[in-house]
Amino acid sequence: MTQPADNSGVAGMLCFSLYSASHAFTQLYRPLLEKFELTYPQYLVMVSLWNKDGQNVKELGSTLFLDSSTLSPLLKRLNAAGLITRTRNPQDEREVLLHLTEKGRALQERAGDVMQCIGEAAALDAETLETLRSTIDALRDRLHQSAN
Amino acid sequence: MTQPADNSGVAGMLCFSLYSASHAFTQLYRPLLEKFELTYPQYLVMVSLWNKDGQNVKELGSTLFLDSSTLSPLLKRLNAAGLITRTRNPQDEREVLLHLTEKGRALQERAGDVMQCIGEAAALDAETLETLRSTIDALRDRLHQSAN
DNA sequence: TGCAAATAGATCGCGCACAAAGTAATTTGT
DNA sequence: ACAAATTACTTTGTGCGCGATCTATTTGCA
Repeated sequence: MTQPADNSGVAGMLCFSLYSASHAFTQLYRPLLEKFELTYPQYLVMVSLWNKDGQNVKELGSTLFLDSSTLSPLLKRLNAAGLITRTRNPQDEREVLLHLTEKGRALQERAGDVMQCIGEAAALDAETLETLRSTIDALRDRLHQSAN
Repeated sequence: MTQPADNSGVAGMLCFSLYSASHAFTQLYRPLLEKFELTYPQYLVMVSLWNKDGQNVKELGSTLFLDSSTLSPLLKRLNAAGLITRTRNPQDEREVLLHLTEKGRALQERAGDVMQCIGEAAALDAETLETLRSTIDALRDRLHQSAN
């Protein structure tokens, strides 16, 4: 009974689970991010830049699985909020390089509390969470592959 | 090392995994649903109504974790497409009852292929998928609880 | 060298997603 | 009985998310 004879039913349930769980995370983050005046996608961009400053839009998009039509306006808003700068790469004027401002870097310290709250709400041991994460990532990559 | 001392880092990674995996599902569904002229959220609504016809908006929203301000325009579009009807409940004129039309019911047959494709793309045995689903659902409900 | 193809972003249009505020019907409290 | 509170849904405004299309820059290759 462990044969992958017909996954269609289970996969149908799973896609709904992911859909609603992802929204649940967004809804949990929203009030926490409110005092920083960040939306959840904006926060994910900041996390990515805290991890690696100076990325261009394409690079950022490939890690977040978002394309430039989503990121361009979002990045403009982060720029307007004074958290990042957007400058063309002199070596290749097609690229827009994204750099944290002082204010953007400073936000990282204050955002530690947010992570803390999420960790508590998840209320699972690190090992279970990590297993869950890697299973989901593997599934995501397989779906991404199928979609070409 | 299995103590939940500090989940914040892992939980941070996990929320991103869910975020991107959910999008990956959407992107996989999109081309499959195109020939039915349905978006992914519209499809989820149809699945819910195939499961239980005659729900009202609130009931539908609680199963999909969406509120009426998202559903109202979506349901109007499904109505305009001739897939559902929207009628006030005579017993309580506040409620809008959602019923499948003949065309809406007929769509269910043709949608079997979609589930099939998703099941194949997931490419995991049913048991693993089911475990994954139930873990995510439990997490989602805990997050939902935390958000009050 | 010259010019087509490829690449990086930006813009536009449409459909979610959700907070806030509005409308109408029903229930509750006195 | 009837005003206040509650409930179900709609409307409005803002910000994603993405396909399609556009502009500007760089690369390839004949």
